[in-house]
Amino acid sequence: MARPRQFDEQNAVISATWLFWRRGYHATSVRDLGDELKLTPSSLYRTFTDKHTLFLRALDHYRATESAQARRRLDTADRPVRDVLREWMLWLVACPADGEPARGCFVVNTATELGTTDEKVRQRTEAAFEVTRQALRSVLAEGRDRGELSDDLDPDGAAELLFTTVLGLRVRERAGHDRARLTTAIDLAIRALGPTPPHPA
Amino acid sequence: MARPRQFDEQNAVISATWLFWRRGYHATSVRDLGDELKLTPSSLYRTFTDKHTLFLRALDHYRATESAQARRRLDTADRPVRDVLREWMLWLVACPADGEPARGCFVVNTATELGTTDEKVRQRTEAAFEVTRQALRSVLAEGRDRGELSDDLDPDGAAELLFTTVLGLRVRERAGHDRARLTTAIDLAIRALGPTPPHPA
DNA sequence: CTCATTTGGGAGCGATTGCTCCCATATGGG
DNA sequence: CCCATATGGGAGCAATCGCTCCCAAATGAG
Repeated sequence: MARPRQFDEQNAVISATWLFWRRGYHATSVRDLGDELKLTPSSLYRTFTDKHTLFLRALDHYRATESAQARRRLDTADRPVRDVLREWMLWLVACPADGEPARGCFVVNTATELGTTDEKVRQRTEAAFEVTRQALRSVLAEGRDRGELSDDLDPDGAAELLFTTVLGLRVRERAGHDRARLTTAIDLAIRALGPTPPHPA
Repeated sequence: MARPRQFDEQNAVISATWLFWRRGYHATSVRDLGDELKLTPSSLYRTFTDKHTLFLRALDHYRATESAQARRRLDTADRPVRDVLREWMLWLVACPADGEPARGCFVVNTATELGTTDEKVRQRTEAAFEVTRQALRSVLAEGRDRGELSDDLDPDGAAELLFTTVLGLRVRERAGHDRARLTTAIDLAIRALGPTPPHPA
């Protein structure tokens, strides 16, 4: 019925996510996007309406893939919650493959750059934060129910501390901080959950 | 010998700091700066060379005032280190006066926006981070020497966790997170330093 | 085949970017 | 007083910004 597309929309969103993630919103021009996505302005605007709309698409794509990853890595089915949390945090901090530049967390970067200005962005970053916090809460609650964490532990409060620590870790990862130091912080954050309660006979 | 200036250079730097702090580097144009600082382009460029140079001046000004504040607030002369740390963190999170927009930490915002791109900026943000981390280390060491913290506590490691938490707190403050939640995180971070050791007779 | 329809390519729009230049204005030294 | 010197004001530069428009190319329906 009409001329077929020569590009894959999903791949374009992925490439856009990469660019916005690394450089941020304002430092990325539509010409940069056009070069990276191999799209002419006409195709770009017909498909994605706007630079801003494309950015929201990229942010949504990031959230979708990221939270899918997190769901898998925070699965507590067959491992102690301490190990699950520790390895998840280590993974967050180890994101960049060798040689690649540190990118931190797209949501965190976006929240600091646009969160105070752009309402639609703010809603998305806030929703993403809430998902992470909620995931932490349920992991901690599971740990308490299993007897791996003390009954005295307040899952909501502990989730608040872990969540704050995670945001700090992602800033530090983007800042290129030494991985050993970040690991130290992670281990102490886990230890802050308190000692493993004695097994009730 | 020549026509006197009609503006105060230091005030101009202060205003520039405010603008860059709130909006970031790329989202702030030299015309925005000119309006805010009450400077014509000619005066602005003759005095500050560059948008980029002015930004570095603003960043240095922020670091100077911020670290002076921190030195005072982290003074452990007449208060328990736990109280010092707690109130300092609460202050970091309470920065914005009523009605003012959340700004977070200029250094953190800058590190995420420009830290991976701009080498001069990276050096400054990294130096600022190192100052804070060092300050935390010495406060913790002081606490251990005084017997307020356990001898088992590793000041370097604990400083790593507290520093990470602080970065997370500043992101969350900019993101407009509820102050009660941040307070919860702070209290648990302090508690993670372990119990106060029994007083040796 | 023709033709309606949607694509890719690219020139180029008005606006804004960071920045420069020119000139009237304001001072103190001679 | 006059002039060297530095300022404030503002027009305007080239480059880039986000974006639009036009047209040839590529398809399926008739």
